[in-house]
Amino acid sequence: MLDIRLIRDNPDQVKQRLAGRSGDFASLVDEVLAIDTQRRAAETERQKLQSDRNRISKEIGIAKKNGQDTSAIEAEVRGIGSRIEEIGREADVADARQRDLLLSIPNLPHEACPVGSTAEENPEVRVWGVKPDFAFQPKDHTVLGAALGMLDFEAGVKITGSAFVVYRGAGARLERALISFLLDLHTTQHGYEEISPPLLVKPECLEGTGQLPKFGDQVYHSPEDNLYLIPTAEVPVTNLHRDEIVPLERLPIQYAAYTPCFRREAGSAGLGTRGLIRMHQFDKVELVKITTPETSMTELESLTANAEKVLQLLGLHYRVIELCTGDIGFGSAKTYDIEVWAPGQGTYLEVSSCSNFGDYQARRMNLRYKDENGKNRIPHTLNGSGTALARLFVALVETYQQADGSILIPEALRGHFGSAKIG
RNA sequence: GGAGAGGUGGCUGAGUGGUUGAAGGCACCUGACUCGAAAUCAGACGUUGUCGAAAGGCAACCGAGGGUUCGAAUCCCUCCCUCUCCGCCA
Repeated sequence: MLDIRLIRDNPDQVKQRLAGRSGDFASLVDEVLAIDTQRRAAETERQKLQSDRNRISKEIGIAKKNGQDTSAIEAEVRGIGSRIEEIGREADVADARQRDLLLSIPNLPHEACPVGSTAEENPEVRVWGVKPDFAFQPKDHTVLGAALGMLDFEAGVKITGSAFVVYRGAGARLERALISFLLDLHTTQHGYEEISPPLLVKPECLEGTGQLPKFGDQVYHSPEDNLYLIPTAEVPVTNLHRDEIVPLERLPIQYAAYTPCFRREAGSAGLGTRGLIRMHQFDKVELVKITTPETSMTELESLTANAEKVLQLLGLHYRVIELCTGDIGFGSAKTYDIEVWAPGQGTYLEVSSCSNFGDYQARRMNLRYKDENGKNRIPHTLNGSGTALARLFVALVETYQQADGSILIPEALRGHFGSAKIG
């Protein structure tokens, strides 16, 4: 959430930077300003009355000790009490309303974020490798997966529903190999601590990272326990430090976590995504960083490089694009997407989205750190997929398919997979 | 799920309805002593909000939320969590 002081002091600048996003937030900013004025007036009055009451109550205590009659003065304080209750209710309502409004205003795009309105205006930052040549017509992963007994979409539908899949045999093994390959890479080469978090979280966690209150319809919810299935490991992992004051020496914090991710994808059903591209449940290794404000932008570069390393080691052609102001996520200040080439699809697939959230999430989850002067400050949070597994699976089998229908396992993965070939 | 005990500041640990944001201890910080360190002594040492140009003032916070009262860490109610024992279970 944005700092109310920033909005109060520079409302026009805030509006101008929000204007780059899709959607109109100027009126929300005005509403917050109005409620803030109202809230502070009520708060000031309440505090003054409370101060009066405290003072007089103390006098009563002293008078009673001296055996004096205090009934008149008590009646007076009773009057103050009811006014405190009245004005206090007003202040509390305004406070809650202000928080609601702040929670529904997205983050300001960073100055470095390219201006644009749609995904078409996302600039390409760099390209790695080239599209592989095939002496034959490359097949789609669903065809390959069925032929080699790796993917069973019918079984997924049977036991759960559409957009769920069963990996089996070499497919299940390949998925498992990829998970350990990614975790080993990030923990031993890139300095991340491995985390295996709960997959169910409290609503406060989703509010902290920004999924609630605005995107509640995208998350699976268990009402009996008021717990949510995580849409990404970002949620439990970033919230590890919710409500904490982290000592400066601990920064930067770097976590890598493998988890399944659960997404309702409400509103996108039947969008014509085939195979593994868009599922309600998919595996992902997520990278999370908590850094000082001064270093977050360079940390975003290294986090993105860590995710790219995965594709480089697997020999998969990819490109990196930068999201423009109209396309970045709700809480993000700056985002790179990494898109891997999938020959069977004939398109690039987003396998990673690396974002710097600035202090937006940290302020929501009341996460702070002590700076060198002992002052509490708000750190920056970052995260990126390193990488999403289902689409990586797609790119891998489609890129390494052979004329005879078999799939070559890239050198770097063979140790984890246990053989050089499927089929 | 049942029974009991308990949730107080970075940690530990007192707390009687009344000048308690909260004793004491530890840790950390500053200063004195010292060539330096240790020990010792002195001081400082929570968070958020609000008013203020600032200095600083004020308010709230003792697991969470309600209630009683002129006044609640302290009394009452509801909920959450932790620990011990029992039950169940991978």
